[in-house]
Formats: sequence, C-alpha cells, structure tokens
Amino acid sequence: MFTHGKKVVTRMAPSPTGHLHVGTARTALYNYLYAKNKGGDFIVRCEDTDKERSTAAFEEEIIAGLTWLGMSWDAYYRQSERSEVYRPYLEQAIADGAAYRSKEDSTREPGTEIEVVRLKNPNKTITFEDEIRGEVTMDTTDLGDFVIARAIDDPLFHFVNVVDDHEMGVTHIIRGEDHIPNTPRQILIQEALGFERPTYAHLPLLLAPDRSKLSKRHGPVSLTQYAEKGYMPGAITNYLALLGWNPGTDQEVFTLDELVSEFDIAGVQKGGAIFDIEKLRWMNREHMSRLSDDEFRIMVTDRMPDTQKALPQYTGARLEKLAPIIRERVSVAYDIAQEAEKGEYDFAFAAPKPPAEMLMWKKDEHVRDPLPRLQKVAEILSTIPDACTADDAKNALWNYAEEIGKGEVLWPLRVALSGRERSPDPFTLIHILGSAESYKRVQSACDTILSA
RNA sequence: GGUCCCAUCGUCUAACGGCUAGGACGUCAGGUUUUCAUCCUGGAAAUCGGGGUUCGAUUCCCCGUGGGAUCACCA
Repeated sequence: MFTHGKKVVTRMAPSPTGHLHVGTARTALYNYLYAKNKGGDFIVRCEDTDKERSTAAFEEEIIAGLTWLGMSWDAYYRQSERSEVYRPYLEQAIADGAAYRSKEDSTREPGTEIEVVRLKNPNKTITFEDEIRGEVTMDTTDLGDFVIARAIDDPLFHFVNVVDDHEMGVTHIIRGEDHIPNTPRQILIQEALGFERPTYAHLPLLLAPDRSKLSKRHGPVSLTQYAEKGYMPGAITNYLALLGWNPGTDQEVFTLDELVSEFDIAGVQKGGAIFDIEKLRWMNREHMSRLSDDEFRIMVTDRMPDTQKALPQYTGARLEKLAPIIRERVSVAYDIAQEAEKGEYDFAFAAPKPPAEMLMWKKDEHVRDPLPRLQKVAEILSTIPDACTADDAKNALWNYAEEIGKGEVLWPLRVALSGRERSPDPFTLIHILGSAESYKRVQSACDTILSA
C-alpha cells in the first residue's frame, strides 16, 4: 500500500479564534480524505499560540464539528502545550548562523525594546511543486530578514508551523490557496533547519455568490449554523467534497467512506468555487431520501414544533403516517418546522373548517353544488374500514368520481379533508386520517354548505 | 500598488489536440387518472478577448482583460 515506503501524514491546523467555518471544514475534509485514501494518518493540530484571541469554546466547537462530520484523527496536538519544543530549533538556527537575534523597538508597544529573532534571508528564488497547480516560483528577496520569533521563547506562526510539521512527520500539506504566499518563507525556514520539504497542495478557495471570499455577511458560514438547521453531516461532507473536486464520473451522491475510496488529488480544481446553498439543499435532500422510515420519523418528531404537538388530533401514529408526505416536501430538516408553522400540516392534527366557497370546484365554467357529491362520498366512506391504504380509498371512490367528473368529486373532498387549496391528494389524506375521521370532516363540510 | 494564483452554461463541473462541448443544481415547458409536492420527459443556457503553434484548439505558448489571494513583532 505504501509504494514509496513512507506513511502519508496530513494535518489540519485550525486556530481556535472563531467559529468553525465551512471552508475550514472543507480543508479538513480534503486532508482527511487524502490521508485515509492512502492508508495514512490525519492529525489535528490546534494552533492556539495567540493567547489573546484563542478560546477553549472555539476549540471545543472545532472538535465537535469535525466529529459531527464523521472525521476522526490519529493524533491531536495543542501548540500551547508544546512551547518547549521550539526553542532548541530556534537556538540551533541561531548557532548555525541561519538566524540572528536583533534588539529592536517593539512595533506593538513603541518605546519598548525587545530582542526578536530574524531569519537570515539567503535572498534566493524558491520554486516548489504544487500537486494542484504545478510549479510555483517566487523571489524571496522582498521578504527581507523576516522575524521568526518575537523572543527566543516566543516563536511566530511560520516557525512553529514548520517545526511542528517536521516533528509530526507531516508529508502532505493540503491547505487553502491563501497560504501560497506563505510557502516560500516556510521553505526558507525548513532549509535553515535542514528539514525535508513536504509535498504541497493548495486548494481553491470557497467563494460567496458575488465571487468575493465567503464570509459572514453572505449568510451562514459556520458549520454549527448548518447543523442547527438540520443539514445532515453526510450531505455536507458530500457537497464540500464536490466543491472543488470531482471523481471523474457522473456520480454525485457519496457516503463519507465512498469519498475516502474515490478521492484523488488529481481531481481537484484550480479555480475558486462559489458556495451554492441551493445545490447543498438538493444534496441534503438526496441524503434524506436515503434515510429509513424510522430514521426519518425520528427526524420529523424532533423537528415538529410544540404548537403542532398541542393540536387536538396529534398522535405519534398520525405523525408516522404523515411522515412520507413531509419527506417529499422538504430538503432540510429545518423546512419541517418551517412548513408546519405555515400550517401546511395542520390538517393532520386538527379538523379544518373550510368556507363553503372553497369547497367548490371552479376549473369548470359550470360550477355545480358540491353538497350532493360530498354526501355521496360520506356514504362511501362509511363503508370502508378505518385503517385503510390510499389505494383502498381510491378503489372505493374512483368509480363515482369518474362518473360525476373527477374535479367535481375530488376537489371538494380534498378541501373538506385538508381545508386547503393545495394539499396531498384525497386518497392519501383518507389513509392518514382514517375513514372515520374523514367521514366526520366530510359531514362537517356538508353542514358548512347547508348553513351558508 | 508589488508578488502570486485562477478563467467552460447563472452555479458546481466533464472533455488531459480530434464526434453536435457531456452531466448535475437552478430555471422554463409538457406529462404523471382534481390542486400542491414528488416523479418522468423535453427545452433554453458556456469555452473572457487577441495573437500564435498545429491538418486541427476548450485543451499548448504569449499578450491583454477580468476575478481572487497575499504583502505583521496574527494565524
């Protein structure tokens, strides 16, 4: 399996200074998929050296988010607990003449003299091979002797990053293309320290619909917000994987395990990709359609608002029969509550009281009195068992509907049962409500017409 | 502004010099034994521009244009 003898190690290095961004989740995913596809290790390294901005809550959110998405790591590090590993490397670099101490006026606190450590820049051109973009060349001269440590025991990002990647045996650095400009200076540090150069792969960025960098002002960008809306983790990893990568086939729906076996860095796109919420919704719908009836029922029960649960005819059994109807009308779990609050499913839990006007089938020029049709329907309803399938109901009513005219019979029936202009078909409604309740509702509609 | 990256339907993408530029989302139209939804079928929709190289460019090269990233004693 390891054709080159060396075990693949990838890492994701988030800094806990903000919510877990979907772009960060995607970077983590690509690292995870690549490592697992190669039978290697995926490690998470929390870059929390910025004491001012790092919080335990954000770190917790990152861990929870990755776990929720189904990713697991082979090692977890926290830079704040590794401060002692950097100093020897820093001292070595100084001893080797690759870096030097420099007393300067602090930029952050003017007037305060500090002793920073600067890298002695050899001022050369760096060329590195990017797995996604090919050869990238940059002149490091304009970087100057850049600062690698604020003090001998306070190393900066680039230095820490390079040392950690080396110490942790990271073989492939897969990260956002916003890190391309950082690469030459990190390579300079590697060379100063005598480290082997890892393989680089810079991912295209996630963009907002206006092609600018995806940020808060474009809508939800934190993973938590999607989780709360009820997006399925498998749908999110699936969508994120396809945003910038393609498997080379027309398959679009994948489980996480399938992604692991199909993933290939060669299929990664170069250009930035717009985060399209509509396609994510479609993807989520695809994943929801693969849920078992039991799984979906649990989701529905969980998302149904209390106002619905308080309705007079609300029962678990009724909800279970309604679930398939809901499934074909929503794309995300959040839609369930949304639709329910709009009253779309009230008919299942409370008897409606449609006005006489609504009971009339108006597609036809000759509007006829729905009363006799409903009376006949009620009569038929009384002959079928309460627990019936939609087909049972259809078989019992179809001949009469055909004889009179389908719209003339089915429209008033459907409105009598649902109280709405638009709803599932009447046979399905009868199945959900039972023929006894259906009978009552039809009778009630007859009363409405009579008293109008 | 300097440096770097990128460029196929509105969006995500396929076609790694060779059929009529394919698929998906969205959209539009028709059908699915009343409405809505689902589902099915069909349609419209793209190679940024200009030069090369070649028998032949979406594809390779150059220039332009456009978009993006980055220029810390943050990460």
